[in-house]
Amino acid sequence: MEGLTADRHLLARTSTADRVADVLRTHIAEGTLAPGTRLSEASIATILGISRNTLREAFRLLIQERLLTYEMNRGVAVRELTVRDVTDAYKARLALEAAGLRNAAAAEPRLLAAVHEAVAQGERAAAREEWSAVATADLNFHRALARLAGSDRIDEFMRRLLAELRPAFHVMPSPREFHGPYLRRNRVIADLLAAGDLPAAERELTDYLDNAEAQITDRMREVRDAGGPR
Amino acid sequence: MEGLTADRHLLARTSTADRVADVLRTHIAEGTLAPGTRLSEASIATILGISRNTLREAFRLLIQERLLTYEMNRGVAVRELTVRDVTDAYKARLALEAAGLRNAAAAEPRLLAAVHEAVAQGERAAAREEWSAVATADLNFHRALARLAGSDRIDEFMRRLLAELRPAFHVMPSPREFHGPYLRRNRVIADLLAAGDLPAAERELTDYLDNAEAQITDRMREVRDAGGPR
DNA sequence: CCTTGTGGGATTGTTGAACAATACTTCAGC
DNA sequence: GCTGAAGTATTGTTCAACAATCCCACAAGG
Repeated sequence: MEGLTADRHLLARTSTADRVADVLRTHIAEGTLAPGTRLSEASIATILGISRNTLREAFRLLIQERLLTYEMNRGVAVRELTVRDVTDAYKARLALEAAGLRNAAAAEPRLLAAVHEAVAQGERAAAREEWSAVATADLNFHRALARLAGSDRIDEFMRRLLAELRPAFHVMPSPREFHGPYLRRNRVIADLLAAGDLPAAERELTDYLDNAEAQITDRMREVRDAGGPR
Repeated sequence: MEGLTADRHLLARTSTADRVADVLRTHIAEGTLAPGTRLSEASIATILGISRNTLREAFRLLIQERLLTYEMNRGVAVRELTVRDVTDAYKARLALEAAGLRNAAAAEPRLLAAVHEAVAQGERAAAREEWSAVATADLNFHRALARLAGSDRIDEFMRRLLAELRPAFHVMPSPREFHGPYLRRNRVIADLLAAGDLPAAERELTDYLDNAEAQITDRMREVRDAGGPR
């Protein structure tokens, strides 16, 4: 009887606003809604067949997730990530993932298993040359790292960071070349973790994140400088 | 001309929903709205002289800040912190504040100065025996620590954590006895930071947070076990 | 040519009322 | 004491309206 408490959240039905937010979130993540696009309340409400008020509730959710920007009396727009945003978010990622590593000794075995499973998942996907699955596994790995910290709040924050960064990954031309090399580095970190050499794992992670950030921000500057003054 | 960019946020007028959220946030922080209180849309909207729709927008904000809980078709209520919540939030605090310390060498002087200023502020308030100001300075100190990480996202997360924990501080009987001893420990951490001994500062911080968390959760269990089965 | 008003049209901010869907309460019947 | 059914209160969502604000184009003036 007691075990049912944990399943309570499965019952929670969703409101229309939540589902609308889901729809918009998906479109933003997939790039269907390009960064910078302004979202008119009236037209979107009509298209989705909901009222303006409900749509505004959905907007509030996405604004707080930093997926949309909002200016008073000017409505919302799909967020455009700046180089500064990416740098900022990567600092936060390092804080959370390092916290996970540092708590690894005290972490539940279930959480440690998830870390190694994510690495294996990525390697299997790479073997099948499914690069989109490799990318997913990569994110799963890092989220699993943060989850080692054993804090729902950290996990939730990490989820938001990765969702926010998703458009940044999108600017990288080929997921194969971007995620491929990091697969091996994930393996290295996971092995150091298994061996109990946490300081080395943290150094490796720090270097990993620095490199990934540099690669993304370099690419963003390229795109900006090429596409900007046209 | 360029310097004006930074002042842009000062122009941002606030919507009614934002102001309503502020009002509710203040009442929750001060304990005027006790944890567990259910907030009826109709009555509160009438009292505040706003429409239900606007109030619902304000609710959404506070729900995402974890100050209110929400259940479909049952409305919102002031969040009741559990022991588990406090433990979880303190793990997150450690992650953020430790990240700040570890970035201290690279932090802007302005941010380092803010850390030391917060300690001094607390000591001055203690000398005047203004214990509520001591408590504020204590929170400022820890927020300043997290800010050393140099990430707006970390700062924002820290702000939310402290706002969420505020009712927990409230269960401590006297702010003098609770915050007083921590004042000295803040000084120790700040001195270690100034001396450049970051590992020692981090150890001291970890111990600090562990103790504070234990003190609060013990007190919460006391209150619960005394007031629960009555 | 550039800047500065000045309109009108479009969009957002907020309200009030309405109705459907869901939860809570009460009470009868066993 | 429990079960079920009816009624009531509350929330979920929509709609239409109006005020406030922004955006754009265009005229007036230097």
